[in-house]
Amino acid sequence: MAGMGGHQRQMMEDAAEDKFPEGLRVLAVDDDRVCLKVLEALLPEGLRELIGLEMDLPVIMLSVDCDKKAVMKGINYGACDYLMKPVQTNELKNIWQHVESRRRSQSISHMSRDNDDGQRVHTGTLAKSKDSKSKSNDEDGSNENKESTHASTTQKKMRVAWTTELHNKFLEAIYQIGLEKAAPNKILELMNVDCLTRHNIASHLQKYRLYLNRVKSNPLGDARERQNSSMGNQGNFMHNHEHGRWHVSSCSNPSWIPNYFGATSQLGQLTDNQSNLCMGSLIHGGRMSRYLVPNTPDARRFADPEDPPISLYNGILDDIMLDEFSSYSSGTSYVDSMRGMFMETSKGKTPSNLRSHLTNTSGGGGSSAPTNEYQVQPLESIKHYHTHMNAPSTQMLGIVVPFF
DNA sequence: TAACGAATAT
DNA sequence: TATATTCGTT
Repeated sequence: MAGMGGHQRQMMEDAAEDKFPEGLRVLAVDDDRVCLKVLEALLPEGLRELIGLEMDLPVIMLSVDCDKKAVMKGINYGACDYLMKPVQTNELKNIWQHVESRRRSQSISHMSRDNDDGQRVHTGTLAKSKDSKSKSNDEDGSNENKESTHASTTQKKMRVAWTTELHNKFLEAIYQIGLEKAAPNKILELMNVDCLTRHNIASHLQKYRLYLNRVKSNPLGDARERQNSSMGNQGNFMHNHEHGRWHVSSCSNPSWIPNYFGATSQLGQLTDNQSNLCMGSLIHGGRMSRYLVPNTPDARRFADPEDPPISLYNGILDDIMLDEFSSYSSGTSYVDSMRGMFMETSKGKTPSNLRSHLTNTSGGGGSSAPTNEYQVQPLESIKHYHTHMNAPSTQMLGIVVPFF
């Protein structure tokens, strides 16, 4: 860089500007086909070569609805921009920025040698600005070095999902150490699970102790309330039986026991062993939520009728996760499989308490469960696609257009 | 200095 | 609500 003459550098920059990067594409979503036509006409000609529906694209929504709520909803569902109709040509001039920022963030996350390839999701400008707000001190980029090696712009902190498996390990560790002496570091050591930190465990331990205290002060508890409550899942921490088996206070069915998330699990699973972790990511409220989940052959699990799907995920299929599902808007493999499982469980294979939980959720006020099947339908010669996005208004039409 | 754990933030 | 982060204490 330093050795490069100013003139030379200028030429290179010019060249780079002239030649727009290849392969940039934008997916625009609109609920009005006519508008899509107009939009399409506005876009440069000769670039109508169509590609398949790729969810791994920046999504721009268009609507006449300029209500702030509608805009926020669109953004929350994963759109990176929301244009008011009628769309001005000069507004279109700026949409390349979404592609570019996305591309940049992707290259950054490739640099960070994280093992979660294929779990990318759009980072809306909204989420970004919100983040910069919260990290106001870093704004000047003073800590850039430190952050950039570890997924700065797009990657958010990862949350550990305390699945039944993990929790059981946690309990086993405590049981070995003894409740009194159990401290995060020791537990961590005994659990022997990669990616878990002392802080993760400290946090969980705190919660667990709070739970124990609650149980202590209310020894009888109210199992029914715990199981059915829409607040729901509080208070179902498993108990440690005298003989080293883990049991649960409110157990009605011999083969299914509720865990502390209010879901269910199989007794057989309690003896489990492996806990390699892998990461998953789900969209919630327009933001990426990232979770660590046990890395076990899950697809097989929910495909097999003899082996109900819940056991692996019961820590995940609670309120929050259901919300995640309902705001699904990406097609990454992990999300796909999770959604697949969700569909599967919705069909009634679900143990009763989770099923009632599901119906409760869909009937409830704020969040809605997915209702229709996901479908991708090509329309006419111009490839329009129906994409179920559980979206603000109704079905959305989309066009995928290579962007110049 | 590191771990803990309660309080607080996200 | 669940989990992360902060912060005073040990």
